[in-house]
Amino acid sequence: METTAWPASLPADLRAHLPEGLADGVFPAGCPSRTVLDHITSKWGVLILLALSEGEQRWSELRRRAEGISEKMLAQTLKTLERDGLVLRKAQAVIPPRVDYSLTERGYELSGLLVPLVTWAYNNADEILNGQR
Amino acid sequence: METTAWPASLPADLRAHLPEGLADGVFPAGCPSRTVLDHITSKWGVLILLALSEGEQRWSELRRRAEGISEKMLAQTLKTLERDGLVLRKAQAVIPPRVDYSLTERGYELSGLLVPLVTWAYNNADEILNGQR
DNA sequence: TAAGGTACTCACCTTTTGGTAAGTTATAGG
DNA sequence: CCTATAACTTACCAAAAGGTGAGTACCTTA
Repeated sequence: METTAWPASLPADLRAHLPEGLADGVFPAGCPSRTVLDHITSKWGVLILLALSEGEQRWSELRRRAEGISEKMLAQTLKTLERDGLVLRKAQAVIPPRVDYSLTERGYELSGLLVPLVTWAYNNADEILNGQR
Repeated sequence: METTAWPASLPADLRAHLPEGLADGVFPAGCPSRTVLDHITSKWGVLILLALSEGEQRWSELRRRAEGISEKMLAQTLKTLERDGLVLRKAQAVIPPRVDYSLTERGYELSGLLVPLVTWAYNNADEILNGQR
């Protein structure tokens, strides 16, 4: 019996490799990385991170870009990402208020990995969804 | 005022780039890529895709690897991924049943993007979660 | 005086997600 | 004949995620 499921046409060394702790493709149930992964792969998390990958933006700008997000969810998502040290919040004490959001260095690092994923989803979405009877 | 939020130390050409349709970092609300993204970034989707990135596996093996998953969720997640053409299901008509799951070529492509993301989450999880007062 | 702009929070309710436990199938082994 | 096995499905319930609409603060402009 085969021990691998890779398409024969793909050389084995094209396989991306998991780190030691995930050697057999498992996250232990209580693993902190599951929490982090949940934050960044949350419904709106990806979208906000992506929007911010284009540069610093204000609250209202983010709202517009993440089309369909509610104010509640925007606030919640930004708070989580800020706590995680991925997003930087700069508030100015002016009236009306002005708050600028941007990616931290860590957030930038992450968005570099998210962009290819999202691009892939964007490019493959139609084929994936149409190929279903 | 600054038009970019990138750390000054990072040259602009290191920025990953979004495709045309996402030029301003937005998914239109009804965009099919949002659906696809929801599937693959679902709580268990990433984990299953990741487990399968190590090769063909049986139902019970997957259950063990995605620690904490319920049978219901495993079935549901696999069904979605199969419908999306990311996972291949090979059932043998024997008793007791034997079913092998593997990644399709498309699924393999995707897992190549997921692995760096998950590796990053794994490596940064402790720092992220500890840096919170 | 009144309305508008910005960045929120809050309370309430609905929808979605996920877990639990039981049932199913057909055969092989004791 | 009873039990175990693998890969499920189903019904029911709890929890979490998410939406809605209102409220708030303070100043500016009409």
